[in-house]
Amino acid sequence: MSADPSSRRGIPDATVARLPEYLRALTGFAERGITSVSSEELAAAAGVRSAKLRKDLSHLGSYGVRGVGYEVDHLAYQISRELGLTQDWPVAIVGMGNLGHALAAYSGFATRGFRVVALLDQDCDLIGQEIAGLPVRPMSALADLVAARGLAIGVIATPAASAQDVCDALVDAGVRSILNFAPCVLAVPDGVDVRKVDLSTELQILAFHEQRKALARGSVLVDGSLRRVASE
Amino acid sequence: MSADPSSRRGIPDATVARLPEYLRALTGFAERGITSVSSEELAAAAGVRSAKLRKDLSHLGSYGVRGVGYEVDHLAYQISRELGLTQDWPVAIVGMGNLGHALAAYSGFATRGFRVVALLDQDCDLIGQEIAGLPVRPMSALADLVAARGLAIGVIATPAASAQDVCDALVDAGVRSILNFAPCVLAVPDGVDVRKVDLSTELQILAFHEQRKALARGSVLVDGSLRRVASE
DNA sequence: ACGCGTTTGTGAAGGAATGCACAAAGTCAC
DNA sequence: GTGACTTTGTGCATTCCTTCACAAACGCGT
Ligand SMILES: NC(=O)c1ccc[n+]([C@@H]2O[C@H](COP(=O)([O-])OP(=O)(O)OC[C@H]3O[C@@H](n4cnc5c(N)ncnc54)[C@H](O)[C@@H]3O)[C@@H](O)[C@H]2O)c1
Ligand SMILES: NC(=O)c1ccc[n+]([C@@H]2O[C@H](COP(=O)([O-])OP(=O)(O)OC[C@H]3O[C@@H](n4cnc5c(N)ncnc54)[C@H](O)[C@@H]3O)[C@@H](O)[C@H]2O)c1
Repeated sequence: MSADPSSRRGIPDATVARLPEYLRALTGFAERGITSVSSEELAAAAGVRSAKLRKDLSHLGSYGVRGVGYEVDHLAYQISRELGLTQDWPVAIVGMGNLGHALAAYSGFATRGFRVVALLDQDCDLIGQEIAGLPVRPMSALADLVAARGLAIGVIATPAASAQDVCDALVDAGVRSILNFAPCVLAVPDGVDVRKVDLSTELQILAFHEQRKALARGSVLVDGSLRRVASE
Repeated sequence: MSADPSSRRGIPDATVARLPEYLRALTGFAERGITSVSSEELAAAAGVRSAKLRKDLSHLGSYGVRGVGYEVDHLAYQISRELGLTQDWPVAIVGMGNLGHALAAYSGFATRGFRVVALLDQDCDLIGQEIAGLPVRPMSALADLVAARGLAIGVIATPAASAQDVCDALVDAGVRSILNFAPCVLAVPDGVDVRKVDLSTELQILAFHEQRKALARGSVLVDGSLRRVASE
């Protein structure tokens, strides 16, 4: 009953999260004309250990050749297929402020299986303007986009205060995958996936380790600030 | 010899990654004038289970009161201190293209313990221009920024092709924490932390789950594209 | 045909993170 | 003070992820 590969059900989340990086590394090899790689080489390019890479790939099937390695094109195709990138996914960006502008102008979407089909905003002054070749449309266009264009993924680039409203509108329209740039948690019904990209969180994690390193190096914390301690 | 709290060494990475979210939730409560929260309430606001929250917090010490909960301000302070946010961290942004512009204009830095002290680019046409009140400076300014301004964190917003060069320059200048927006893996010496924010990766993970959901719903994969199967 | 060197795929071990359930510790009303 | 009630902090079981290490599988040279 189940399709092609074997009897693989459920690829671990941790593995799925790394597949895009493997795909990117493979694309890099392909561009340099390399047609075959070992798990060791590919792992190095993707920044992981080879054992981890091999176990990850084993979840999608057995696409390597023992004693030789992996054929670059074939493996790239298999990963693409697993990730659902053999088709284009229609994406809408909501919130055409600073970040929305940058996202709209970003060429990295198209090259990786995504197509921005609409830019949305609430602001009357923005609606109708063209950004990166697309007109800004009102939120009321959402339902139609889902029905007519197969819109599947929504990107939220509005302030945090509006993010939940925008999210609700997307879900109501039938969007089931959301990428959220606003620094807040979104409540969604079952069956809807949300992923968050959060700049401040990343910086704060860096700050934690930076402080750690400074303290290990011998600095001291005075009044909440690091002070370099005289040494050597 | 070790300072205040108890004998806590080594907070789990997974916990550190969630502390910023807890901090944000606490800030939200504080803004609404709420002075005390239970682990249940705080967990809901942060999007986790209360047991996980309590275990996370237990790693920083015992700052709750049984039968009552946590004092919002006090807990926020403790988390801030742990993350190293009681001091400001000087940040430089390298690469003043679309994304760099948006980042420079972003107010979310300052409100969370970070201060953008410099904008850098290689492009002669950009150098000298003012963006969001700061002049764009050449890469040669790096060494001085580290020495004179205590620059600790570098943000890379250049194309992937230049990212490793920029990274090397940052490391040479003494920067030990890097946030990378370019879609590539960076090689750094021991003692340097890199975190990556990658839009495409996130979208691809969403695509994976989206495809999964579509297949579960009864669609079929024809030639790499999803086809809705006639039903009810 | 056959053995040698190489590299995959995977069981098994180890470690990290999560979820459960409850004793301990506190508040508050009276 | 005392007892009822609430909520924390944590030991334990479980699940998830990573790492190790090696037998099985393959290509190639002879
Ligand atoms: N700018 C950055 O570099 C950056 C970085 C990280 C995170 N963020 C986050 O991304 C989000 C957007 O940032 P920004 O700097 O572009 O903000 P911005 O204020 O420049 O733009 C927000 C846009 O959203 C629109 N909007 C507001 N409410 C809306 C609604 N209900 N429906 C539709 N559109 C609505 C506004 O009209 C505006 O055009 C914020 O949550 C911010 O915290 C931004
Ligand atoms: N724009 C987006 O929304 C977006 C989203 C996700 C990821 N990214 C990634 O972020 C990066 C920047 O994107 P962008 O759209 O702003 O690109 P961009 O081309 O608009 O800007 C790149 C800037 O980097 C500068 N630069 C190039 N080489 C440099 C060097 N060696 N030293 C210093 N500066 C240098 C260029 O002068 C230019 O100003 C890219 O890697 C892109 O893939 C962008």
